[in-house]
Amino acid sequence: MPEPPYPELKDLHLFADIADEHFAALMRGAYVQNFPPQIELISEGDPSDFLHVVLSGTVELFSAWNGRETTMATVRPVSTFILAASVRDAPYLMSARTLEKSRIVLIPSEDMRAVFDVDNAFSRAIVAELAQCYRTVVKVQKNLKLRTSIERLANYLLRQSARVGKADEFELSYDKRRLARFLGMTPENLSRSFKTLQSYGVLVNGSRIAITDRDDLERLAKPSPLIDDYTT
Amino acid sequence: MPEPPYPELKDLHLFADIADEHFAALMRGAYVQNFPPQIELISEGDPSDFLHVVLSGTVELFSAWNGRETTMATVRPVSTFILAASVRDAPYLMSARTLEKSRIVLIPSEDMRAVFDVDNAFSRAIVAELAQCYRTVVKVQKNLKLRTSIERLANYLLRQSARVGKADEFELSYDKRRLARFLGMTPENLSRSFKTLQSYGVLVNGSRIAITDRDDLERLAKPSPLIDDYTT
DNA sequence: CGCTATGTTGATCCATATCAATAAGTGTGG
DNA sequence: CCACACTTATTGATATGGATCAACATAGCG
Repeated sequence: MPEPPYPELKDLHLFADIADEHFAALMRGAYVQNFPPQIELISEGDPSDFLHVVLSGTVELFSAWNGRETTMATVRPVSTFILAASVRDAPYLMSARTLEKSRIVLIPSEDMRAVFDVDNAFSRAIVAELAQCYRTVVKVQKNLKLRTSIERLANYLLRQSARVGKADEFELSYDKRRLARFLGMTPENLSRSFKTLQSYGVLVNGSRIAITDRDDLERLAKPSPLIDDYTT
Repeated sequence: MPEPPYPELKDLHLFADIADEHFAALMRGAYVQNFPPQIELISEGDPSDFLHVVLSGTVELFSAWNGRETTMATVRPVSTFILAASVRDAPYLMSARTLEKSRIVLIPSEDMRAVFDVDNAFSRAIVAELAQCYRTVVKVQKNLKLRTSIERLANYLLRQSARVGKADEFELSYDKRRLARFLGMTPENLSRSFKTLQSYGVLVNGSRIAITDRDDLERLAKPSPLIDDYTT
């Protein structure tokens, strides 16, 4: 296990200002692993032994209860997940599975907490990251409680469009089945919602989306920075 | 404005280990205020000028969009709210109003961030607090996406019972109208849900709840520590 | 005491889930 | 390269959870 320092990790603001020696200490216990698609990396309820960082690929965070399952979030490179469980040394609240072939760094939570105790730049970075995560979940919750499924879909499309530079045409970044669960609806309903949106300036062709009348779509979606802007 | 150090604040783990001088610095700019019920303390979208701490009373966090409104959380003494917005210097995502006569400490966010930069015990405490908040919202989201409204109510009753020492009889801690919105349903529906729960060992008399058959209620509610335990 | 809030109940409507059938890909092995 | 299985997407029919609307009851409260 000869471990290079994974230069990608330094791209994360989480590790940007950490002291070199502390970063090295973290890397000593860390290892990288390649996973095929559809591998369950962690299960909710398990002890949080590792902080995970996605270097490439996609990871889905999901939860189940009483036979039902729902998608909570999707993690794309380069970002961490289950940071909160790691810092609190508490069980994972969500399960994680790879959606595609993925490269994941595993950093022992214990090491992370040790460095967090001595490196103040690191602990401040964790604060920033956690505050960001928190605000994102709050936005997701507002989205769920205040909007109908069609409104959620309309806003999702506008957000995706914004992610690719306000382009009017783009590909859905994952399959409709998962998109449906993420938006809190069934796949069947997502299909129908797409149809409904045709009258509001949205063209769908497989996973290719074209926004033909942005004003119309926005009139329906009524996007709000306090719900749809995941950057602040 | 002669400011005593509000000894209650030291009860908060957030301020437990902070250096005395830094705590004093925070208190210099802070002030306490008494509010009558139904006062809107902050509005979503406003800049986060103050970190708020509830000393007594109750505060409701709520959000609105497109004419709809929903309760996001209820804050009881002694706890902070809108910490995430304060540390990120970002707009509030939720509005807050007093539900009863309340005593609130207001700490300038700027001061808070300044102390947070120099006091590592404080920044670590913020990490713990934010991680806790994050995990709570995730649980709320799982509750919303994975359960029907009756299941949410059943679990809410079990949680309330647990809060008062597993007692089989207790008072609802706020009015049914708000409880309904908090659980993501309408007041009318809450009424009917209570009726449904009568067949599962729940007696309702005004705001007084009696659990007459806990096993039966738990069979319906299927409580899970990964959703219903707000302490971990 | 009325007045106004809040809570309950009933009737109806609507959004969304479920069930079922079909279609369209997608990948595998012969 | 095609046949086959298998998954994913769509469409229709129906069921149901929950919302809405309306009427009424009840309870605080000045």
